Amino acid sequence: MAALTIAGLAREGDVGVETVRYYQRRGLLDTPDRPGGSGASGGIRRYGVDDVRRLRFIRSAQAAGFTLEQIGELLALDATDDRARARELANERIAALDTKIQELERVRASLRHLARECGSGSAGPCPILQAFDHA
Amino acid sequence: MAALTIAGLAREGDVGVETVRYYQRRGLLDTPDRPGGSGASGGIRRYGVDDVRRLRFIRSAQAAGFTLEQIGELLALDATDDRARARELANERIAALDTKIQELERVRASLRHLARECGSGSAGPCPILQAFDHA
DNA sequence: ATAGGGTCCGTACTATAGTACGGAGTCAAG
DNA sequence: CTTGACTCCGTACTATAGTACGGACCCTAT
Repeated sequence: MAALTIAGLAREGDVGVETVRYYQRRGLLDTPDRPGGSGASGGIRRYGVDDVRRLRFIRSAQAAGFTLEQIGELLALDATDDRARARELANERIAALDTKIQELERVRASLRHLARECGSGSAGPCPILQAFDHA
Repeated sequence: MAALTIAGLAREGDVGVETVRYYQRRGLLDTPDRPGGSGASGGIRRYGVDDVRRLRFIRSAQAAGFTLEQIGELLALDATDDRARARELANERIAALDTKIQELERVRASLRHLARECGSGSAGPCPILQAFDHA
């Protein structure tokens, strides 16, 4: 299997190297030991499929609207069997998503209306300020 | 008509006084003159329906995913007749909203799946890390 | 006429999520 | 056995959107 460097891991997760390091600092990704066994400052850290999975999870959860703090909790939860808390977090987020999706749809409808109003038709300013008035 | 104080305006827009002041600093809301005609530091600024409309517009546009900078552009545009630019901004945002809504729906489906998996059924940890794997 | 609540203003601080930098160390290829 | 790309690490800086603070001022009700 892979044994990626940090740049490889970053590539797999479609983030920058500095972002990986940031997630490590936040405790969201772990920081594997540097090889070199005994001495002071060893070689280069290597990452595997688990790290890629974790990183991709972080990105997806972020897209779902979880904050990095909540994602930390989710990751911690994954190691335990606190199903109740996991469900709770999921359901909270689902409710928030329901609301958010509806809001975005309303707003999209308003923008479509605005774009039509501002269409190649008549002259003068389009009623931008009124765009959301009945939304 | 109203003639609100800053606190009244803030209430109408469902934001804090400090947020109104912040929008003024950013140039999104204007700062009416203090009455008191001639002298140094006059009385208290008053706000009307136009200010309320503007403030509500800002909040709605924010919900639509516009940044305050873009909202500034929209407000400036409202005074001009650059329909093309207005439509352009609206269409950009509609496209972004299409994408975003789809993403949120995908992610919501994954969370629903997760919540079901973590349901009162079996024991042990729920597969949180795999929640978004096929999403 | 005075007490207290709201306003005005500048400045500073916060949260969230990164992004950049510089110097030292490491490693593979020529 | 050196060059050049990449890693490691701490620290500092950025962007976005607020939020808080403190002193001076204003206004209204008692």
